[in-house]
Amino acid sequence: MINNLEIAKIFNQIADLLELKDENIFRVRAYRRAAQNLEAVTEDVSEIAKRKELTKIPGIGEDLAGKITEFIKTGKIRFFEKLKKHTSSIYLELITIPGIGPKTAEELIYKLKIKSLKGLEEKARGHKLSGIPGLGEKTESNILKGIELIRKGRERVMLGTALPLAEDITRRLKKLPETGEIVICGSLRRQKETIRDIDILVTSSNPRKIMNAFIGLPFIKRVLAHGPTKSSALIKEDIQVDVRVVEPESFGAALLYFTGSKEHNIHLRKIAVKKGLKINEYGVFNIKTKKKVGGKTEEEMYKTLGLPYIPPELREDRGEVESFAKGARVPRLIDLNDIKGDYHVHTKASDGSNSIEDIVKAAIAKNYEYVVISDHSKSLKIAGGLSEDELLKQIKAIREINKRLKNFRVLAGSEVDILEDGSLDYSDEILARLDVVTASIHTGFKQSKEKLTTRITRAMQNKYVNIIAHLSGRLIGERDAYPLNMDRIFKTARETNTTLEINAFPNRLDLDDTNAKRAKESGIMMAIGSDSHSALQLESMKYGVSVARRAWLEKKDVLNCLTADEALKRLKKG
DNA sequence: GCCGTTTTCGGCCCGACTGTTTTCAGTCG
Repeated sequence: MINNLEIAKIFNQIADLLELKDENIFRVRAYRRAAQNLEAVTEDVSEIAKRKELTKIPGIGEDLAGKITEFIKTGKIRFFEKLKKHTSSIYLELITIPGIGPKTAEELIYKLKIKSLKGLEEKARGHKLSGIPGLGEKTESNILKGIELIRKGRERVMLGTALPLAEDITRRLKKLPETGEIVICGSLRRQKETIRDIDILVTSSNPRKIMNAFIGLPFIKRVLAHGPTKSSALIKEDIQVDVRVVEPESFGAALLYFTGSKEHNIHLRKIAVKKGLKINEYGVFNIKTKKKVGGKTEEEMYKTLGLPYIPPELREDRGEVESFAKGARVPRLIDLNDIKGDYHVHTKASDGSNSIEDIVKAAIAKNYEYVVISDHSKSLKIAGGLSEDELLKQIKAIREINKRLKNFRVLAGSEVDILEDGSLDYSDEILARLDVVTASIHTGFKQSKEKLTTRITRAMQNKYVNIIAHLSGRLIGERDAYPLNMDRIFKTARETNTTLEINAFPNRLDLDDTNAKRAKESGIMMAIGSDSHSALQLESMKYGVSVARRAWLEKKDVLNCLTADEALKRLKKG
């Protein structure tokens, strides 16, 4: 996986360098497209190279396949090294500044002899840039702001962080009498695990009013662009928000355009061109007659292209367009309303903050039929893991609570630690008394890929282990996934009828979408667990459902869509 | 540099906003 991203980065930089040389723009784009496709590939390219199937990756032809092979063999691409040699080293850095592209960077380097970000900053502060034709005072101040932004690091924000902010903005704009429809678009609508900016689409016949209201919102920190139908601003959390207004007749076209992904849209536009049509954010048009043939709804947009409606979560140009064009069935993605229970909840018995009763109340309010209580096991002392006695007491308490409940059931579970040798933190005798056994790793992440993989597969082979929680151990923005041989994991999960968890805690989302999709394709069942440590956190279920939808999961793939009895039956081993 | 039930050569998605400009190139998404 490291290979894929590394090579993608180099291809992007080659594109940047070629652009500077005024190389054929389509050659430049070919490198960018190849980079994007590489990022989307889940298998390590060196494995694909071994099978001589690199050219099967979209956008990779003979030439780029050769460069990838070269990198795998030597750790370098000579063409890239040579290009770099002939370019000022500051160039690649300069064009990362928002507002500076290849042309401006070239001017700065050749006319102003800029050699470092610091040097650029000093010259901009001293108003030494405005002498250059095409550069004025405004550009100077934009460059300074851009440098500041880069120093801060334009990180991606977690879905769980961005969504509430976006919802707040739409709530406020919705109050305007001029607002018709208002929808959160972009990667948020596609439910990506992290997002870079918030995109909001509004329909209105009075776009200026909307634009003015938007940039006047109290938490707007800086306006980046303010036109009659499109504005961008930084909110105080340093997230960029783009708002776009169109007429109601263009709603579907704009929704499609603004939801992306960009790659999905480009693919659709190419199909349109082949059919003598043109797509933009206002509609679908016949190229010859210039007549509008669609655009009011997204369904209509797809229909004019001969495609079924594709849910936003699938719009990543990872094969969905081709497959639905050929008539493949569009999956009926699971929905939050399909969820009948939560598979991963902690109580104050370990490191949670609520009682079982509190959790039950909150779960009932969410229309659930059951919840699995899964506190930590004894060796995880830092999280208040339960001793055998405490666990047995908890099981007894749960049986008592169930006697008092109607139409709701508490299942006795545990999040049992998988110890460093792959054995479990409780004996089989104890595990046998639980309704659902979830096993997971909390220590010893630094083991080798081989050891970690064996450790997990060994746990799967225990006949009482039903679910493996947060398989990869990654924490978004904090800790990378530990190395695992996924093929072996999936194979063992399938053979032992072990379910894999989609952990819905906002900074975990683990399995992630690509692994969950692979798990489905391997015939593995998944269970979504909120990993709640309080009753309020049951809300995180929605983020788990987002992952599931992006993974193309349907009701039949997800344990939470079954009743408790059905699920317990399905979980049984051997 | 890639790619092909229109092609192995000749195409390659589309438009808004900015800044500095006298009509548009550069940048962005």
